[in-house]
Amino acid sequence: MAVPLPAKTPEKTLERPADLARLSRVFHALSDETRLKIVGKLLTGEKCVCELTDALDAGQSRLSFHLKALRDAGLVSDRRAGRWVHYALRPDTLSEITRFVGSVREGAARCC
Amino acid sequence: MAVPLPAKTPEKTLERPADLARLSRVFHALSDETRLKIVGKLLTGEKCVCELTDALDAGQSRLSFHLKALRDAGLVSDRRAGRWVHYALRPDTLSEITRFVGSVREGAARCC
DNA sequence: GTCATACATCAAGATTTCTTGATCAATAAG
DNA sequence: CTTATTGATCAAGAAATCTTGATGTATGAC
Repeated sequence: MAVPLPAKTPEKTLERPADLARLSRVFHALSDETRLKIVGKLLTGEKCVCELTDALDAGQSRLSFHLKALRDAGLVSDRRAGRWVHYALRPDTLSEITRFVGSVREGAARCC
Repeated sequence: MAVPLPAKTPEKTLERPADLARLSRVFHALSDETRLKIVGKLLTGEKCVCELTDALDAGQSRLSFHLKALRDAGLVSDRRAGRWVHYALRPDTLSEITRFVGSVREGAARCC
């Protein structure tokens, strides 16, 4: 996490090592079908791990592994409540990604 | 390629196997730093492979490998001109991604 | 025709990622 | 305190990805 997503031009962003690392981590988090399914489930609100294991019919350690990828990418937040840990989407990070891809698209539309 | 990106709600999209496969392929294409650098170079217009090998200081077969990933994901187009093959960003696909992530963000903002 | 250039593809190995089952830590109920 | 539950972490193997160098193909110059 740490590195905030870029408000700069995408040309500059795609040259800075820290931004490249952050972007590739975020896109990698979204590059797996299990993790995309998790995102889909979280669209109806926060869920604990056990709800996700039921909904996705996946083992607990597998879910934990994928939730860590999403969390490390800043795509989800986790909140402990008693024995449960609730995961939720982070709209701020999703906004950043939308803005970034949108600005790449604008650049592409301008030049191509 | 083939499967067009979803105009449906993200909840439904993230349940359909074909859409999941397509989305994970697109995000995987963007999950590698070399490929992100390629995208950055293409922001100033189409480039042939040899221009990219110079700009990125990467071997030719390596570039070809990564360009294939971008092409298979529908993110770039290729155009043969004599001995050269020119690659360019595809604004249409970038628009689809922007819309998809944006709709996930809206869903997240509504529920979280 | 021969030769050089641009690029794709293949094969082998290195690296990374994913899955599974086991173990560990924390919480809470009895 | 003992026990059950939730979930993180670890270790080992399986699978996918990436890199490199070699080979193949198409185009154009001569």
